[in-house]
Amino acid sequence: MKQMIAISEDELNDFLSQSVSKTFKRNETISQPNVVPNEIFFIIKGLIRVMITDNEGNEHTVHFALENQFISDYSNFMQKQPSFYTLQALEETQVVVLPRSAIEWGYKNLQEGEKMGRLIAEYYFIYQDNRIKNTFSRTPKQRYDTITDVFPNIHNRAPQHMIASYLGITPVHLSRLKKSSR
Amino acid sequence: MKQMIAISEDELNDFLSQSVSKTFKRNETISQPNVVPNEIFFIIKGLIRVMITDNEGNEHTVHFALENQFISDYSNFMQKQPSFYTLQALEETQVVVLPRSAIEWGYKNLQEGEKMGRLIAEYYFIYQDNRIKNTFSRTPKQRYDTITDVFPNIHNRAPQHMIASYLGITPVHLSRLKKSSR
DNA sequence: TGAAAGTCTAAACAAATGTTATCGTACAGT
DNA sequence: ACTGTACGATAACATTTGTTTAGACTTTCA
Repeated sequence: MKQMIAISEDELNDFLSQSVSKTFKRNETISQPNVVPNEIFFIIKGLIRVMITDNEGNEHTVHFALENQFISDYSNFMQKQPSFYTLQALEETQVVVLPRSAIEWGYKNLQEGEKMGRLIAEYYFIYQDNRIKNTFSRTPKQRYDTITDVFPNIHNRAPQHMIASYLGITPVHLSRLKKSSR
Repeated sequence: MKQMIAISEDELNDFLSQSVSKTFKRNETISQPNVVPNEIFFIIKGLIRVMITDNEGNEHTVHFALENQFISDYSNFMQKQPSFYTLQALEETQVVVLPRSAIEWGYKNLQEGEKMGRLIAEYYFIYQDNRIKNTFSRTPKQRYDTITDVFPNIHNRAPQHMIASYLGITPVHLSRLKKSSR
């Protein structure tokens, strides 16, 4: 937060006193679909994946979130609509839980609260924009080759079938791509 | 703006006095790649497409923007980086041009300027999030069938090959999909 | 108003990607 | 340490999607 906005120690303490720390076990579900998300998480340590389950029951990995990142179904958090996403810890993961009440308190009461909200939304917009640029102007192979730019060390932390899902291809096909580039 | 934030007539006038109206002809280029975008456009009338040209020279349509919408390479506008995108008017299009100076003036001087910035960023984030949800959990056919939810009447306003490009498929394949659903 | 350019469909073929099944290995939980 | 489960590679085959080309039709604009 100090990197984003000018904030006094008092403000920071008031804000953080409304949050709570929480630890999830490996493979534990953090947030369920069909429920209005009322929290934003900040990852202290660990790895979270965001996925969507389609009508046929297939899981699609939409995002990985690493240390020092905010994560939530931000879209439906803002819209106060039931989530489509599942958030799942891929490792033992420690987070700071920011409830909606704290966020809204921040917008109102922090000197630069609205600015922080704007910067966070802008940050995620840029991420999403890059995602779309990549998806539509590059091949799966090219996307695979640069995934560590966005998620360093992901190959050692997430199973390959989830990476394939993130890239929008099947695990079998990813295995082929890897082979052909050797 | 009045729909987003509380703003007085004086504030609104001060803000809008820093903008200018402009009209582009059909097929005219509005914004070039490799240039830092320093404007946000608000569409009064017309239709704009946003596209990216890849290394092989292929054009990929990433977005259509309709009346009453803001449009720009918002990502690179914020980052003050040279754009990857081309903005092109598909019809004779009238816009309000908001230069960077006006936007930044708004953040600083409008009572709820930062809030407006947050809401705009959030709005686009939600749009992008839906785009990603759609892309990764639905087939091209399913995406085609619902494109008018996002871009009403687009079939009468944009050529089919641009719609195909937006969907991430070739025009030939789109033609096939249409045939098979008859 | 006529030529040129753009647009959509269609067919045949090619390439990319998905599906299913099998196997060996690694790993997690008891 | 044992055992069931998850994981990744691979092969054979199926399906989807892309490529190229051609033709008919429409739109643009000089």
